Amino acid sequence: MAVHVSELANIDRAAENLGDAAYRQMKERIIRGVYRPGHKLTVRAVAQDLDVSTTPARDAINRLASEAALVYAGPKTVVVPVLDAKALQEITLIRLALEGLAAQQAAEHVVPQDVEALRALQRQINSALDAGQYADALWHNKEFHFAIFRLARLPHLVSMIETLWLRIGPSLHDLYPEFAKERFGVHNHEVAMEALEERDGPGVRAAMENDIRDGYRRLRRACRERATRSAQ
Amino acid sequence: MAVHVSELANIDRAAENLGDAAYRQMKERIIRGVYRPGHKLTVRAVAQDLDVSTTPARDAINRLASEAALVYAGPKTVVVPVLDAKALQEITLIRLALEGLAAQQAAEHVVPQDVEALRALQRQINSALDAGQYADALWHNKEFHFAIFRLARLPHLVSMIETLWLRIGPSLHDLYPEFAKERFGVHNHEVAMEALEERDGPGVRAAMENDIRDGYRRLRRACRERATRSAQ
DNA sequence: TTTACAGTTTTGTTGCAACAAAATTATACG
DNA sequence: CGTATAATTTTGTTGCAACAAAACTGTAAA
Repeated sequence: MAVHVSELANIDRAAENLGDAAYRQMKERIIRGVYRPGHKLTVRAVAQDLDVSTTPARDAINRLASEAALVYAGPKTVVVPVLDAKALQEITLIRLALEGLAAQQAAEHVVPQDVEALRALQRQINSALDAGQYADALWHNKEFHFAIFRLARLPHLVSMIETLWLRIGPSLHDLYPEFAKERFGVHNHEVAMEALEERDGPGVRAAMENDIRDGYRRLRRACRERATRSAQ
Repeated sequence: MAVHVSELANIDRAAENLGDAAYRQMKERIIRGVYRPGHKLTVRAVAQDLDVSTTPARDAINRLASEAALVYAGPKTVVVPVLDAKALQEITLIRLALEGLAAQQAAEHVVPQDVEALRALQRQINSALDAGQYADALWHNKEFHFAIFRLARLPHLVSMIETLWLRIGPSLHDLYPEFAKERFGVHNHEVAMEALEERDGPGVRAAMENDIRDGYRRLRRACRERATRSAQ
């Protein structure tokens, strides 16, 4: 078994076992929006999908469930979570606290070439948006945010933030047409990069908090529209 | 399998399986300081301790490791973590962000009888300190803090804070003689309760942040003394 | 059409054995 | 005595079968 808290270096990482591999693959699928909210996951189905036996599949599902990346809809049914307004609000509050902290700390360690790497990521986001490839845009957006978080050099913090993204990931993808239409985040990202260049911690924090709040407002609106539509 | 994110209500919680029971027992043992930092945990030993087969024992260990309540010292060796100065500092930063948020939000929902319950917990802490029962004092101290956190009505947040306490728990107990000598936290707790009575969110946050910082300074000092002692 | 119920299928859990790899101990050598 | 090496034990992993419980499906009654 390898390192369980991702981003946590310094421990001698051994060869990954099947359970870890299954976990990693499932995590990527969830964050990429392969599974829609409400989708039911069974041990045997996952085992077949990933071509492993039930034990590693069960390991992966259990681990994702314990991180609330999957939730129990019944005693024997794990599903991809469907975020309601209350959960979305709570996760946003936690994101503001943790990602704000990471953003601010990032300014303590940033060097010019980090900002250059961020600009490259931003170009990838823009290209994807131009091409209408919204799933790619969301992926690059995630990369952009985590590139900043990693600058904070706080591995525990980064892995905790990751679990939060895992919880909203499916809903984000479920709504992404509405989401990407408005060229999300571009301005906030520009501000964040400028603040990083000036090593202005509070400035980076403010930009990233703005980005979270903007995303929250769009997600909440989409949630409500979805709710009223299904209520008809 | 029951609810994995503790404090997360609304899901119909089914009968707990052996893996969950093992996880819960191990968690309590860790937070109560039964296992010292550095203690090695094996699947078969845990299985024997808890009188279950290897499967639930493995489940519990894996889950605790994925929460960083246990860490890998080698590819096949999980141990109770030994906090170094850097990890202690990072966890303290995260605690300030999350527990500060929970404390502030607690003021939004508090009612007088909540404060009365807190006063009862504080009396238990004081009694334990008077009697020199430091392990009990630490336990009641934990109850006091989490009684406040739960007032925030943010279950995801509470469970994330719980994982942080799980990470420092063993080191706290390892050092508790030095820790309890100074009647930790009593004043901060009093201030927190007064602020709660006045529904003063920032006041509650400040008191709890103070408590975290005080604890951090003591833990860091004890860590350093321990380090210099072992270096001789 | 909806609801209640019985039968059927699916599903998670649990324990276990075999295996490979790591950790530990014993041994021999410098 | 310390260190490198080999032998031995311990350990995590993996797959699987049996079991109980839940989920599902079809059926019949209101």
